[in-house]
Amino acid sequence: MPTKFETDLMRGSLDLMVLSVLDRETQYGYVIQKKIRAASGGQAKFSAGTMYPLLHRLESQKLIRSKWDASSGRRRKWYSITAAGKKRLAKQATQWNQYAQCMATLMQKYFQPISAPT
Amino acid sequence: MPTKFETDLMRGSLDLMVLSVLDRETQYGYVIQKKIRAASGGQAKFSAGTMYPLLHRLESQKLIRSKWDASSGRRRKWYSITAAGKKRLAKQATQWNQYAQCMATLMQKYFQPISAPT
DNA sequence: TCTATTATATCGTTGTGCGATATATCGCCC
DNA sequence: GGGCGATATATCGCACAACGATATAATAGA
Repeated sequence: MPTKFETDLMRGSLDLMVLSVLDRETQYGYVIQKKIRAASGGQAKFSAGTMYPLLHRLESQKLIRSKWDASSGRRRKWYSITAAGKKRLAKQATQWNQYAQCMATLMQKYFQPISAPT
Repeated sequence: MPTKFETDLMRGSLDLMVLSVLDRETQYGYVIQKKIRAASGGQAKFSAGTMYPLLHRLESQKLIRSKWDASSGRRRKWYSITAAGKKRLAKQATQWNQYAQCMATLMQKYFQPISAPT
């Protein structure tokens, strides 16, 4: 049974996670949260009190935009990535890769090669 | 020319970086900082105002221990990892690997396989 | 002598993730 | 119809860590 990640492990990467999800599809908060959780096998759980302020923050930075819509049934706030968001995502993803390489060097004793996503 | 990592990218992994360095050798703050910086090709730069409080924190958690010593020339505060620190490192390293796998899944479009450290 | 580097420490600010709490809707079962 | 759990968004205050600024001091070299 997966335990939750150490509290601060993901700190600073949440933006990147959310942008990555929205780069694939327009989505709303609740599902974004579930997708990230699923991608981690249940370990990357963060609360609504983290998710919604984060979305508001990204929107105020014009990296994503939102639109209320109820045509799918329930009234939900749909977020999509902006051009600026895509640019930021590409930049942050590059940095993340370099950062991961740095971690692999430092933790070489414990490092397990990361398999390419399927 | 490498730019600095986005401010918060490393947040939550600094403990892990420091423990990894100390798992290899007893060292003092200034050198630990330089080693981490070197491992990242100059991108993981964090200030003394981050490093020293972090070391104090790890010590108060008994994950590392310190000893002032001047036999190498200058008076320096040497840190070494404790048994508890090694245990914590192993645990956090495992989590980091899983977390990196999660990031690779989410960012698959941008993911660059991480080569094993040399 | 002056300056840059080495070396450690602390302070106040800022940001952010979190738990708690609130509100409302929906589907389901009894 | 009533109760309940899941869905869905929002906000508040707390805690904590990373940062820049600042301080101190020893050493090396020009």
